Amino acid sequence: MKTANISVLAYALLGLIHQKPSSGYDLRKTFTETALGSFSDSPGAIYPALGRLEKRGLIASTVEDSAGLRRRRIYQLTDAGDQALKQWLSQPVTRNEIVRGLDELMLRFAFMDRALGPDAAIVFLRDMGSELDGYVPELKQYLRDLGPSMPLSAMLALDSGVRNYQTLQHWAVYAIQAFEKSAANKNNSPIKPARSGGHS
Amino acid sequence: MKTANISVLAYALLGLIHQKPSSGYDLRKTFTETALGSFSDSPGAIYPALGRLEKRGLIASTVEDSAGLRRRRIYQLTDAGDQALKQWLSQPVTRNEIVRGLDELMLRFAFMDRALGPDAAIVFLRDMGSELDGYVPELKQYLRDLGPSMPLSAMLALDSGVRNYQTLQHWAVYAIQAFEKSAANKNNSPIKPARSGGHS
DNA sequence: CATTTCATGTAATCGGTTACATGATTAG
DNA sequence: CTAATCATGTAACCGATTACATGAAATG
Repeated sequence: MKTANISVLAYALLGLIHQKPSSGYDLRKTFTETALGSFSDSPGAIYPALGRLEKRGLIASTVEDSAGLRRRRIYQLTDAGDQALKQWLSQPVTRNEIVRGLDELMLRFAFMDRALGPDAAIVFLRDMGSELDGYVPELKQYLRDLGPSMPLSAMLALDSGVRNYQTLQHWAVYAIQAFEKSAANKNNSPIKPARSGGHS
Repeated sequence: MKTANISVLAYALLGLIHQKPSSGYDLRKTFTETALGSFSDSPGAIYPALGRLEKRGLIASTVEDSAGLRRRRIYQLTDAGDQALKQWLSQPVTRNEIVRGLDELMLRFAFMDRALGPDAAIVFLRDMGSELDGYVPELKQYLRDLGPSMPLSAMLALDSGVRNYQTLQHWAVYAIQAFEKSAANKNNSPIKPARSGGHS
């Protein structure tokens, strides 16, 4: 079972297709129009990536000729694709990922509750939080030690990084609360069914 | 005058070499050891990049055989390289750069005061600040409008982005103050020379 | 004398960028 | 009928990743 090289762009495509089967054009538009992590909206990136994913059996396409428009090739996840996406999302939060590749981390998080459910998202947030609890003090120490010997703008650039991580730390706490509140609201949901008991 | 394609990595190399003539090995170590914007420390990235920069005449190398160690190839900027670096650093702060490529923006800033002086850094910060003053409210509006219709974790991911930009906004203000304070300290420097008058 | 550290390189591969090509459909 | 939008692709180029190769000097 080779869990071979799948690029971040490819995972982003898998995640979006998981949320809703889409054409290449739809996906491009998503990248241009939404604030989604700054991916290239260029056809030269997306269509080949979709082709590769299909060749690997992670997505499957059907040509839609129903509407009057030009034929659209709609992709959806295969079982293997769903599995690959979930495996990617299930990876633990590592220090290394926090240091480089925060973007990828947030991308994973953005897809998380839909694909794995809110519990997984909370685990992710807790892991990230405790990783940050270790990392932020180290960064601050580093800044205190080496800052004075650096050019002022270099020191400030580093300071900006530290502030970002601190912000992220606070955000993680907030996000956990948001998930807990959302879970609480679901229990006595005012709109949903009168269908007697859920479970337990 | 072709201002051709120079990669971010290549600019990082130019910036570091500007601060201090260095060997490929030195530069690698800088990337691994410092918190510098998460560049690859792999020889397969750096040595070819240095080779290309030399071929383009932006850096020049001399082999140092003085010490007992293996020969080290030390690079330093040429006039053209210095010019290219300064041109890169002088680019105005655009909205587009803020949306994608914040890393590159901070990298530029980190090299700025050494290469262009504190005044340029302050201009940069002011530009970035006013760009953010326009962007952050837009992002907040976007979040308010579309947030409720998104999956919770997607909304939170977006919220994290907004918080980062806000943090950056505050940082820019702080950084300007830091530069002003530094300039003030230079006037009546308490440690520096007793060598009668500096200038003026 | 073996291992680690210093130090520079090369080759295969692969994905992203840029730019171009094409063609159908809808709106003015 | 022309322009804009929808929609999918291809080809050239280039740089980054990974892994391998080499070799000298310091360290134990």
